[in-house]
Amino acid sequence: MTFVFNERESCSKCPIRHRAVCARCDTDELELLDGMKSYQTIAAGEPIIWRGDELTHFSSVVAGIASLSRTLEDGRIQMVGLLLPSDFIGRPGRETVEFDVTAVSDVTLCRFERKPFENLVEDVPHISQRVMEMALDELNAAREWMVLLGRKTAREKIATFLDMVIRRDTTPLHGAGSHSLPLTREEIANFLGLTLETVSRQLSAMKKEKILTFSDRRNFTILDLDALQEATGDDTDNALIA
Amino acid sequence: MTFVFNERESCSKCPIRHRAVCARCDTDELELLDGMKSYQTIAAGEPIIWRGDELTHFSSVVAGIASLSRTLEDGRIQMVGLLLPSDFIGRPGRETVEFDVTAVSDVTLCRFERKPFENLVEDVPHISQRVMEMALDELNAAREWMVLLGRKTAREKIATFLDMVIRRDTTPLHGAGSHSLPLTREEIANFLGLTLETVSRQLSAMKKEKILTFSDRRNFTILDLDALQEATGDDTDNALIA
DNA sequence: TGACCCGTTTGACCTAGATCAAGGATCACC
DNA sequence: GGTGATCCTTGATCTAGGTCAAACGGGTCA
Repeated sequence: MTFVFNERESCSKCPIRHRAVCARCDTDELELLDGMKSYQTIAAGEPIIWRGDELTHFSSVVAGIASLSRTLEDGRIQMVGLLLPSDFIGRPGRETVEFDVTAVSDVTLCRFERKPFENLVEDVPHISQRVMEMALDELNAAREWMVLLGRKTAREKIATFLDMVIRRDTTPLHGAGSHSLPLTREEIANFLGLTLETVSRQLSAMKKEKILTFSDRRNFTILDLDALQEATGDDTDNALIA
Repeated sequence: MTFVFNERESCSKCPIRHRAVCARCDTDELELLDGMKSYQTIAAGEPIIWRGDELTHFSSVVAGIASLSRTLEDGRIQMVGLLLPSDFIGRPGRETVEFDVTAVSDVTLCRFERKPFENLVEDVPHISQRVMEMALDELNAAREWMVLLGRKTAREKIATFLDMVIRRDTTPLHGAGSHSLPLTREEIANFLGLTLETVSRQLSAMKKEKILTFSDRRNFTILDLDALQEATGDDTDNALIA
């Protein structure tokens, strides 16, 4: 892929062209977006926006991974979503942000200024239709996660998380069922509503049970996919986060 | 209010006209919906749709309360949302339902057949824009709830729940801070990711602390709103489920 | 009026996962 | 190739909330 994140690059060649907020747009509509966009890069670990900040731009994640999270008054953190390439940041119609957005890895955003983009939402049905679709998908994912947070055991949470990681992992270079965790143990804990110790212990237990192996902290291979899916606690038909 | 739920009644007089999926529609567009709608009533406790069922109709809750929930293989239940008047059921673009929908009280639905309504979503921007808005609002609410489920203590969960109930309770007859719980202890437990015993104990504790009193199982009055909000665990600015 | 049923409360006990604490491993940078 | 810094693992202990069990209204129905 030779796309460079430069305003002169055409949207039509963008890697997320067919999945992002612009997915339904035809050539003319795409040209409008093309003229509005700008790119921004954020280094791993850096904040992108804080809860309560004024939303100056809407953006799509083009590359990298970001997290959405909330911190309670005493410092407890709950992650409420992972933003992968093509995911959208910002709620048309609101001026501030409701959750902290942080770059988990180096992140590249494709940004649009708020007012002009809100005008597009009003004027270009393909945009509002796409935002609608994406919001409804996210809503389903959020509700699946509510079930996990409210009712699953630590082991079920970990199994569900790993199952989600391997379902989403489309990187084809990983041969033969090898995958890479996008998060540290602490981040996984904040995503699953656990402590990092519990995450570590559950992973060790699954290692001992030969459900998976780690080649290093981040990279693992599933040895027994059936056992993993059995351990998720989900009702037979496991239609998980798409 | 003398609106009777009969197909001959005009949408323009509907009690949820300005909040539901039709909120942005102008007179002409409303007429389209008017010709498509039908009403359905479900008795308290009855299922409305099960997870996996084919979605034959989209609907709006016109009166009553319904719940969205999921059951794990061994029977654990997690509620993932409450559907109040004007809330929408169904995901345009999908053929099956992802969660169980159950009538908590007697419920009246305003229904539209799937295909015709999906055509409207394509052709009438005011519809997709409104569904987008509603989905984004729900998404925020779901994420707030994820924080509660993942990180709050039993006491904080109960306080947050009560705070939500009194914020949403617009019934004006309840004079002087008196409110009514829409759910049984068990339903509250399934909503908060707790057991019914813990819900009962926490309510008793707050009663003992003079934060609230119950006139009967369902009806309570908040005596110390500051203490209640203090107990939610939320960061100062508590922008909760709208 | 009494028997029953449902939702609820309260008590006694137990356990999954948190907390506290002490090392290991791996990486980056000099 | 040594020295922090970061991330991770593992052990010992503690506790919030779950589980099990009994009993308490308050409603309904005969």
